[in-house]
Amino acid sequence: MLNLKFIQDNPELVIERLAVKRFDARAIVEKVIALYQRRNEVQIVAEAQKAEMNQLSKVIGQLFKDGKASEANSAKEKTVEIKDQIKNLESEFDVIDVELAQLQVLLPNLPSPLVPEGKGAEDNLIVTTGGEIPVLPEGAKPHWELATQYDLINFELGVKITGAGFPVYKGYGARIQRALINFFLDQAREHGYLEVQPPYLVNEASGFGTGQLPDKEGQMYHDKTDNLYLIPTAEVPVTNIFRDVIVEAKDLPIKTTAYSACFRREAGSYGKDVRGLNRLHQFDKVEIVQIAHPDKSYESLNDMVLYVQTLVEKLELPYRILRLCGGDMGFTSALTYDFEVWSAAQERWLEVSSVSNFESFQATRLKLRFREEGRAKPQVAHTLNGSALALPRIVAAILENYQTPDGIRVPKVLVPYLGGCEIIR
RNA sequence: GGAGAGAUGGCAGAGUGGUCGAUUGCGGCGGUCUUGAAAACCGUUGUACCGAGAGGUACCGGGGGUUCGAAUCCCUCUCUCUCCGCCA
Repeated sequence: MLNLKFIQDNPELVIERLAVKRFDARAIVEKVIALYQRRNEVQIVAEAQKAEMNQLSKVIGQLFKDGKASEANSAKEKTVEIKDQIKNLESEFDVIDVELAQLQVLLPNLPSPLVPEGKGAEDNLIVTTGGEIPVLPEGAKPHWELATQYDLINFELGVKITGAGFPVYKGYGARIQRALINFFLDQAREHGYLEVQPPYLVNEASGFGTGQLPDKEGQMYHDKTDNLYLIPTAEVPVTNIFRDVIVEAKDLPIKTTAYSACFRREAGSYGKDVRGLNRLHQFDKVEIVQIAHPDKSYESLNDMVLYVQTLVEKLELPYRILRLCGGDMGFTSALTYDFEVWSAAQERWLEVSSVSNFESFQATRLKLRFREEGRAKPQVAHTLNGSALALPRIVAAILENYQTPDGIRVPKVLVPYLGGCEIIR
């Protein structure tokens, strides 16, 4: 979330930048400034009253000690009025404070100056393309048909056990999941990321910290009995490792990776986009997270994009990297690069990774700070994360792009992870 | 699920109504000593907000109450730990 003081000091900048995200912030910003000012006035008066009250209490205490009970009692009478005033001021302060907090979470993060103008996906900027689009054999099939033909994934079984969007992977279908997870984790570790295994359910504070709550409430599965949320991405538990933490500047950037299953309700998305592996309620993903110094966070972003690029290249999948336009960006992001791979039989691009710099937006919510050498005051850090990578669409692209009349070829880098298997028949 | 204990500064752990933002130890930082290090000794060491500054305010798990005054007393919620039961 945006810092209140920052909003107060830069109202026009906030409004102007959020317009790029197609968000009209004027009304909220004006309200925030008015409330913030009023809260400040109330605070000044209330604290002066409290100071007087504290002073009086000390005097009364001393009078009692000195045995001057009657003087003490008359002094007590004076406190009644002050107490009453403090109470009123405090309740006004609290009301304003709650209102401010509610308004504050309505404002999305400011997009970086690099973000292109635009309404939706069609306005995203293609910054890189790579790999070669394969020429498929006669009668090439989409991945959901291949998955059935080779008995790799059973969608109907998932429907029976749970519901749509919960596929059952079988045989090499299951093994390729495990192979990809291990491959991605090994790669991340080699690139300096510390591997962690986080919980898959998180509490409310964690959901708030990374920005899922309160706004994206309906996108997460919620266990009401214990008030826990199934994670939509490992970003949530991993980033929340650093909630309420002050780190040393010399330790930055902190690089963490985790594999997790991800759970998304995907309320309201239906149609051809959800076919097969294209959109699931449960899927696997390896996530990378960085905590960075504000001066270096765009270096980190660059580093992460280059890293993810090596993954799709090693898998030899045709890909492109998009810089998302204002209208297509997420609520919490300042700059986002999406990775898409070409799904040759569907003849469409599939998003397999989203790499973002959140700058101080999450860190402000998380109270994640760092301290420079010496006695410097703690400053808010920057957070970044990215998929590296999400599995289902990678699997879809592999099945489709690597299909041959004799079976599905296995990408070279995965062969050792599949016990030497080079082709799935 | 049953019973009990507890939640205090980076950590450990005192404090049971007043000068307590909080004793002390460890750790961290700075210094003395040393060729260097260790040891010893000395000093220092929470966060946020308000204020031009002096300084002020708040925070001892969260919320509420009693009181002139609460880390300390009362109520309530949450969480953690231990034992028993069940179970992977």
